[in-house]
Amino acid sequence: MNLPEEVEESLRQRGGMDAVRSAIPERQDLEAEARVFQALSEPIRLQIVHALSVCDLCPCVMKEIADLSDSRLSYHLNILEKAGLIGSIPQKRWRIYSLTALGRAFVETWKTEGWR
Amino acid sequence: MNLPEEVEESLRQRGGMDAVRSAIPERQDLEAEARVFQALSEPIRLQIVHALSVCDLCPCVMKEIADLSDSRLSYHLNILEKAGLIGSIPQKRWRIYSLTALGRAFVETWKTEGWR
DNA sequence: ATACCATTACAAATATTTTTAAAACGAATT
DNA sequence: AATTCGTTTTAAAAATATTTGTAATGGTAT
Repeated sequence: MNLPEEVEESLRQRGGMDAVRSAIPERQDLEAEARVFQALSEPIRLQIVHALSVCDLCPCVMKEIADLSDSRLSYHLNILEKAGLIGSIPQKRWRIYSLTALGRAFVETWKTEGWR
Repeated sequence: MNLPEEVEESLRQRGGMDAVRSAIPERQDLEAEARVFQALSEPIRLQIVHALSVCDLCPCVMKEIADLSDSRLSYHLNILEKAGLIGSIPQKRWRIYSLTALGRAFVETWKTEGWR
């Protein structure tokens, strides 16, 4: 392979292609990582996560706040739940959603790091 | 609105719906946040970011490592660049990609926090 | 000119999101 | 114990968006 000297140089210093290869996680781990980011890749779902960072909520409240149809909200809640960012328990007629430890970690991190 | 006592109670304690509303970032900020996560939502792009965390690289190296066609790689590089996670400069015949501060922050964070 | 490295264009293939309608389910009412 | 009401989920098709593959294009060095 043919590549610029600068790259060749620093690549060698850090252990070559093998070093790069071993810095890349396993396929399965990459997919798990991607799934979490995918869940956070929609403004609507970020709204939900931010809202839940204040207080556990039932869909009816989120619906009001985010101005969504029931089924649309439910669809997005489901995606967040499958990704392990939120959890829920039934409570009488309602269902109460809350952040998981993972979900909370995300909110904290981006609040403190201000990624952007 | 009608909601379970528990939620009503803790919601009131934290400042009610208004507190929730003000915890949700502006539309524009949500979109920017979402764009970053969206960029990280594909295993291929995570591979690229991980690779670049070792060393600045030209597409020809990444292509080799990730086993991608030129155009496919280019497509994904472009998405990462637009999201502000990577940057690039032309170098002779090549182009050299590197992580931005934002990109680096992500790699660091998930290496140390081990989100999953 | 030609070869090399990479990007762009555009249509096809996939995947995600939205909408609409129907169903599930617990609680209250008859 | 059936019916109805309120809350949420599910199903399925339609609308959108993303990703891929193929071919064409753009620069730069030889």
